[in-house]
Amino acid sequence: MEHSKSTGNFLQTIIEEDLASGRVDRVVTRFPPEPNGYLHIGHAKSISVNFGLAEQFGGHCHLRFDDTNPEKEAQEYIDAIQEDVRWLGYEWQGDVRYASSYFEQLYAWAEYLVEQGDAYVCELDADQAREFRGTLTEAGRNSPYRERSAAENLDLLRRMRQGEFADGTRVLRAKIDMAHPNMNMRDPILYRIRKRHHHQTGDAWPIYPTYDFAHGQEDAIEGITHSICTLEFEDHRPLYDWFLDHLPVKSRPRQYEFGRLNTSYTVTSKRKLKQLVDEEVVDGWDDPRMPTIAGLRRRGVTPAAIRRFCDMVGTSRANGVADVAMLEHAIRDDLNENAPRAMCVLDPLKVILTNIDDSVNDLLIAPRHPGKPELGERQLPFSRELYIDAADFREEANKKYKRLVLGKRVRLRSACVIEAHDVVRNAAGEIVEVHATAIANTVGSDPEDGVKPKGVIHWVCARGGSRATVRLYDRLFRHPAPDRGDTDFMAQLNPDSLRIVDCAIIEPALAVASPGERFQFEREGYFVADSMEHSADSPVYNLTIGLRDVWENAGGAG
RNA sequence: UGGGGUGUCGCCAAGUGGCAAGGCACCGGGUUUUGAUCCCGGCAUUCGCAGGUUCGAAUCCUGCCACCCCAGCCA
Repeated sequence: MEHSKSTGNFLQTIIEEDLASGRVDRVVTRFPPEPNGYLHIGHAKSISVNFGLAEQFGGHCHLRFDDTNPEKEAQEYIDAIQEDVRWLGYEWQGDVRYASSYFEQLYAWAEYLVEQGDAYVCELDADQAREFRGTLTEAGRNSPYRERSAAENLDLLRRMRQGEFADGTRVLRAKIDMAHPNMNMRDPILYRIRKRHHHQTGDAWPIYPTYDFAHGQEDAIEGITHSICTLEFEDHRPLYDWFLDHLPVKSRPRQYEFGRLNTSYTVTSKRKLKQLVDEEVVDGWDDPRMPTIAGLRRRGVTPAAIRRFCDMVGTSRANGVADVAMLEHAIRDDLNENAPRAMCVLDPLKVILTNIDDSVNDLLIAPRHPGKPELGERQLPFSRELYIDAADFREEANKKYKRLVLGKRVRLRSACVIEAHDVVRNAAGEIVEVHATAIANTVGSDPEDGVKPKGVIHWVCARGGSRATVRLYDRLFRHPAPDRGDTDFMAQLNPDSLRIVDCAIIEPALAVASPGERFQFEREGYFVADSMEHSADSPVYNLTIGLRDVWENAGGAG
């Protein structure tokens, strides 16, 4: 956004050079998810890279579902992925595309390869094929079916397509080199027989192309100029190029790889995410603790924060782990600037202002955002009884404690200064009420006697406030790398990742908010009205992220 | 042990032969009716290691080390 030219990443450099040399005259990228799961923060990076590069160079980005394996895919994911990409703020060029809409062309190319003598039908079963493939250090052996005639191969391929053969009994393979040091070049599989219903093509096909045989050609069909994927596909590039070299494609895309985005304290593997959902560790794919786009959205994270995070992390060819603190910073930064302020008392302690008459019902005015007067104001009911947070009162404390102390003063945010003079206890000896006096003429100014309050605390009027449920979320894992090698991620779960407060007290502005509205609860953090469960009758807020707190981080609680 | 990658501050990351950007985190100090925000300052004599080339190297050469990916009819 700012001065992005001076410190460009390697992809920007490549594109600039391609444009300058005339290798391409425009930029077309694509985001090609397989619709077999929900998008997560790692995908956001890929989305940001692909759509971002297109945007930056005045090009286009396609959204293409790489739906070559009906076994794991579903319409549900197609819908969710589109919603997530749009929510992130990106717009793809043209219609949504599907690999499956190119099946006919792909098949024609398969016949072409067979006719050229570059592909053959192999009848080795999966186990035999593995055995013939060799190992990382030993060459493989040629399949006994490798030297069939083009005519025989063509006949067999057509019969595969007709559905004459059972699943797994035959595959179409490219004839490349069974001794190639790159395993991907040892006569890779182009088509496999899989008699499954496909969410887009129905029962039209008994055979489906593999990723390798499909991806580059899809890119060529769409005129993709820069096909950007993650590092683990690097070994596939020679094969990607091999197909483009051997097929009469009309354009020549190139593949580039970058390092995946990993984030500390989180897992992003589909299998692990699914396990969290299946074992009901979380409430679903959109649980606010999930690193899915849907989860982040429900958590109250903004699209701008996610994009900012992706920009902050950058794009390189190194595989690293970004500190989740960077994401948190991006979230706070955006919300600090844009979220209206409001007050909510999470752990209510009643305060009675003994010098205020019970008949008083004032309405104080406070800005919705101290730095943005254009956001307007809100009204704060004020009367004899109110609530403050239990942690904001102590009978005695050292001078570092900047809240209400018996016999001392504190300012009520956006209201007057009060001085505590008494406490009321229950039978168990616990403080259930604080009695205080409001200092006259202190709304908007300091006490006339010159005794300034020690600090500022938030509060809500007992009469004007209402009760709410607030869910306090924390990171799902306590280990910085729950994913790592031998670590059992399920054993690293944070037992306190969710704490539900069901008797919080909120000011009126929070009761009337709409689902999805975000606020800063002053002195606490950023919260969002839950998109599913919040209503004026029964308000429900989710913690997005707490405010930075140097006092608490320094062990200030003591 | 085959092939492909990557190693620059605790984390991310610029840098492409001329004398180590930036962000996050962290540590000081200031402002503040949010212990927030904001502001100011600090934070790699050194670029995985060892040699070499050069007036000069994180950048070039050689060797070594560490880590990641690949043996799905997944993507």
